[in-house]
Amino acid sequence: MAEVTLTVTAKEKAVPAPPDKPRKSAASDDRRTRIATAARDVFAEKGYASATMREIAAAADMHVPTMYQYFRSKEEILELVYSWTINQAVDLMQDALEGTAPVEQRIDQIIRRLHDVNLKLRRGTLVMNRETRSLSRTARDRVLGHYAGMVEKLGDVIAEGQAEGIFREMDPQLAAVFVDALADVWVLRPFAVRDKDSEDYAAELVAFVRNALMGNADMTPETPGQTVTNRRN
Amino acid sequence: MAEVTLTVTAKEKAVPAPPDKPRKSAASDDRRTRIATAARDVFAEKGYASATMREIAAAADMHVPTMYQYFRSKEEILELVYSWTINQAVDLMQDALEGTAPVEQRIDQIIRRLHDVNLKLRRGTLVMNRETRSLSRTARDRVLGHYAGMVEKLGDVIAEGQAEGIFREMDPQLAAVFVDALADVWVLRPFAVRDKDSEDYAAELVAFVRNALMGNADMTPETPGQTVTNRRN
Amino acid sequence: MAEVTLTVTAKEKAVPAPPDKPRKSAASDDRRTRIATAARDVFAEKGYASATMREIAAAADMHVPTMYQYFRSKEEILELVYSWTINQAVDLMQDALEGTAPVEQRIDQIIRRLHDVNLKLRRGTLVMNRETRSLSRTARDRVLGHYAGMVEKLGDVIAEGQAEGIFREMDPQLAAVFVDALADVWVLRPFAVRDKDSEDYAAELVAFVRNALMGNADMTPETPGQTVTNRRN
Amino acid sequence: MAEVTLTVTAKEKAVPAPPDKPRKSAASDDRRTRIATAARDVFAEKGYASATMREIAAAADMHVPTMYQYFRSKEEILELVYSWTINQAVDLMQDALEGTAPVEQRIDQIIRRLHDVNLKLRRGTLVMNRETRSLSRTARDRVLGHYAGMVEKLGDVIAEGQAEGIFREMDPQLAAVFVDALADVWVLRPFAVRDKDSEDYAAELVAFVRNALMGNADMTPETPGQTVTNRRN
DNA sequence: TATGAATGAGGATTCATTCAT
DNA sequence: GATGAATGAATCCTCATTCAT
Repeated sequence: MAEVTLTVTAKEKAVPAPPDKPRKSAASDDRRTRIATAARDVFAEKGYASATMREIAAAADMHVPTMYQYFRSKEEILELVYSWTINQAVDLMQDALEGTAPVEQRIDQIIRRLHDVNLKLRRGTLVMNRETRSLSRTARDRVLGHYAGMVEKLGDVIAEGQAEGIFREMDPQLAAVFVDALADVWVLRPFAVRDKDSEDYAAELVAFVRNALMGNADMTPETPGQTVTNRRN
Repeated sequence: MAEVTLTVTAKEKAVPAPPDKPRKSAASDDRRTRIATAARDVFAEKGYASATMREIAAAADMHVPTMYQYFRSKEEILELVYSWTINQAVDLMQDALEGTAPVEQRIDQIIRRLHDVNLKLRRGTLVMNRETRSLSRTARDRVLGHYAGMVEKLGDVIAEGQAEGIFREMDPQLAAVFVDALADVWVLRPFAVRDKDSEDYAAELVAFVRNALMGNADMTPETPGQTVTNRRN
Repeated sequence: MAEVTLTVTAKEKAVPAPPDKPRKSAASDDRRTRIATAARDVFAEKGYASATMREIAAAADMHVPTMYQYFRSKEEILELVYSWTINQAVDLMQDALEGTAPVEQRIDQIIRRLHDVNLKLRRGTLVMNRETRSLSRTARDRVLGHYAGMVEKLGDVIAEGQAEGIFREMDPQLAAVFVDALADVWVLRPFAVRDKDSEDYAAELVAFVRNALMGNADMTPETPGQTVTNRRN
Repeated sequence: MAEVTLTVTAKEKAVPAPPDKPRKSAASDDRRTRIATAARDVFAEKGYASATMREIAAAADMHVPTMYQYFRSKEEILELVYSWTINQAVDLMQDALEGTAPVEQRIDQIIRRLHDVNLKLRRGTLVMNRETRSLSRTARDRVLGHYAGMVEKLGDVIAEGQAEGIFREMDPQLAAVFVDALADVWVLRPFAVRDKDSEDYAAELVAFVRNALMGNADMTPETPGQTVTNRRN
């Protein structure tokens, strides 16, 4: 597992220029990365709508008009932040998702990795969870599709576990979304975990999910007075 | 359980005037409620910062200056939406949290109730999850404390279950936050549940949590190098 | 002198209704007086343009719509404040201006009275000095004419003194304006007299004016090197 | 004396940028000067509170948002007008105040200079006399202190004259304020001097003050009951 | 390419004034 | 007559975006 927890150290990937604004130079990608980073931070701090171009420019140590050479609008920057964050997340998740270890181990690794990614991309995760509405319909579809794909892969792993009889029956894709949501708790409800150690948190998270997936609880519908028969799903 | 699921039908509570802007008339509370509803909807749709007073006024079928007779600023409306939503949620959760049924049943009721509340307060929940940053520090503390109290009560129920040996050991308050976060998935990740029936979702949610809490999965830490053998049938 | 200093004790005169809005009752004049007083205070505090009708109403312990029964607009209130203040000032100055004592004594009495009036009508004087611009052209002419008449009478007294050879030659009307301006210093430059006793101030004022009017200073044009000849005017 | 009256012809000093909004270019100071001039004129015409940013911008031949690159608020413009006007006044008064000529001559020069300055800074003087209330407490203290310093110097000259036995005894600082107030009559009571020639006015002013300061009028207090006999020939 | 300035639209908020009860 | 509410215009200020140097 060690290699799992540790691999989240890759250098931040550069942000490639969009196809219609052809990449001029390596420095260009560099600039885009600087802007994306700065924007992500400012968005996380003040929200997309309240962030001003001047603030972003200041955070990126650039001039506003200069920024406009790398994108066409503020919204495009938000898209940039989304796609860049998602790409990083997907990349970082990749080997954990595609491992060949037994499903039980893989699930643990995936969960831990999800947490690690959230640690690393904290502000990106924050922005992505909050600003979906600020994206245009088309950008939203385009950009979130990529993310959904990742969650889907997680669902596939769960389905695999179910096929092997390790996990109980339930909609595996919903289970995947649940897992993802739980991993985000660290970022989205910071007040609830403020006094927690990240490692402990990861362990609790893993245990919670593992039990939820394996299952063995008596699920008799609990209408009062009703006879409880041992229905297992 | 039936009576639990059904009770979430009380009329929306009126929004009382703040103490310093004394309630002038019964119509006054009415107006405040109209504003809170309208604002909640607009905030859910476009986000707090992007929502304009004109839009809120239009949604409330009022004139903008008229609205200013009922609060002092846009931010105060947001606070209103928060406190109003939270109060409703807490009220609706109350009997489920304070029931005397066996813990196992109570947990199920609570979860279903959480889902019901989220169905009913969908847009309020959305806004509350996204706009925490838009609240002033003091308003945030004041308003979220109330909510935290509710989650804490859930944690107490879980702790009770642990004491009874029904639930496995884990930080009960963290577990409560997890449960809350899972219930919010319906609202916060609508794309992931779009084609799901609300009832089915509730059932899946209950099962997921119940298993997670009861637990009996083999949690042998898979320390690197350790041979993983203990795979459950 | 005693009777001079003491007579400024008349009850505040009621403000009569304008001819076109016929006086309904004695209570009506009472209301107008209350409004004028309140408005004068608020105007003195925040300036005419920044004062709001609500503030004035609050100061008058009235409701805004009620106020509109006694005048037609905010500007009309300002006119009210002007005419009311001026009327009071003129009334209070009257006997001092029309006395039959020797000019030298009368001037002293007038100056002291000017100061007394300013003490009594402090806020009115303030407003009148600052808000001339806020009055409509016609109101300004109408209202300030009355005041100019008072200053003119003072000029006449000075002229009388000049005719008697007591005062030196100079434009007596300008002298009157000078005297008036000096009396206002107490109100208009409060920072400059803050640590002064009102009585001392009056004495300094009287001495200053008396010397200025009597005159005996060598007024030889003081071009350097020019021989100074004793020209007396 | 000639050189005194004539020197008030220096080009208007540029308005330097405040230290926290660093001066960007030479054009920048130019802009600030344009704004200060325009604002001073509009304020003189309609009063600070009634003047709108649009009007100021129009008078400065600028766009409103452009103006906001040079200051942060309307109030800051008012401060600008104050400090700029005061600085100009102080500069223009300086040599007259610090001359080495005999006190008697210097006083005349100072008075004439005060009048010249008021001619030149007419609108600034107007605004400064009327809008003290519109300044924030701190700005008021900061800005008016400078002005008070100037008046104080005038008081020192008067005190010097008293020490030399040329001027009669009185509070020299109060005398200075009186002189300042008299010089402002030209600006503050224009209706009273409308048909006067500026030169004649200056002459009258000088004579008035000189006599007031030199004095030798019999100041026997005319306590009631005392027989007034000592009438000057 | 760096940088100050321009532009025009729009946002929150506040008023004087008038209704309606 | 007292009182809360309505109205619509205006105000200050800020922005994203684009010029021009």
